[in-house]
Amino acid sequence: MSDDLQELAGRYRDILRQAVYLVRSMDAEGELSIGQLSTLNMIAADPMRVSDIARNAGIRVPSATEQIIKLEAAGLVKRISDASDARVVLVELTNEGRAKLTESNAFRNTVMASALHTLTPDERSSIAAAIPAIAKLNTALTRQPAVT
Amino acid sequence: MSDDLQELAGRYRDILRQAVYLVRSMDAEGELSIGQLSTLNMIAADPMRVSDIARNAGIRVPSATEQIIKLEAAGLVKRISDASDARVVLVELTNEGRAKLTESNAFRNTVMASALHTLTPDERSSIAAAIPAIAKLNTALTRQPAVT
DNA sequence: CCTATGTCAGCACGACTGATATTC
DNA sequence: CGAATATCAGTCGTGCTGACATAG
Repeated sequence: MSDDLQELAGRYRDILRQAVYLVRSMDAEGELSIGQLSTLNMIAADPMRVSDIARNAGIRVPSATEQIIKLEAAGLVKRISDASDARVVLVELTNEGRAKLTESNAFRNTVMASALHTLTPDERSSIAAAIPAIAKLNTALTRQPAVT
Repeated sequence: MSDDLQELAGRYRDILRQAVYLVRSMDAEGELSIGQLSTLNMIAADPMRVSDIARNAGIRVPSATEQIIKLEAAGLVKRISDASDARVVLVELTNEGRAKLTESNAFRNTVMASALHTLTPDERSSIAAAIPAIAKLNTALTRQPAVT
């Protein structure tokens, strides 16, 4: 692997590490955590199985179950059974969950938008242009077998 | 315009959320965690105060103390006192810590580089071009007072 | 009988707040 | 004395593995 790639890898890892910490700092009092919001976003269109939620979120099934139980206790989701397979549990948004999801997304987007506002148009363009590549990179990394 | 910003904010948040999860998946058996590696990277050049490490990492002082104690127990850092202010504790790398840091950075850079290798040159360029803007954005977000 | 799905129990890690020296 | 620095104690959130019940 070329030195250029290693060098780019290092610089990218740097900003990624920073970003991880600030995502945490966006977890505010009384708001949904990033993980909860992510789960709600996933089931916004259609109800989803617990195992699919877990795989999609990159976590194990028991961890997903735990999150879902909490969201259910908060009245944001409902667990329903799948008519065609009694083992399966489907998770769907309640009306309250949908409202909270909309509000929470709007809140976080506003925080992010105001930060983006401090950049120059060129800087914003460069981020917009990189998003597809970063998404592809994320996929490549996710598929990589977790180290030995 | 404002709608554009919100829209970009949403798309950027999407990939950021994904990235958060995959950073976790890069935490491998027997390797340094992302937080530990981050701390070691910070003090690579010069010893640093506990409070500076905390601020730099975006965590509270007691959390930093805890990490440092673990790193010291692992023989990777040493706590020394500041001659000019007896309240201050400076943290510096041991030889073992420096070796581990080098190895761990190389390992993670290689994983990242091999993922970057799956992208097209144009895609890699777009990421490289966005890094400074993302770094600036990170700073802007970090400075933002944590929500009301 | 074996596999798939989800849940429960118990644990680890890493952040937090609040309280407490010690030093400036 | 009040402020700054670091640590300790206790708690919480969120991930994990292993064991289990139920259904296919």
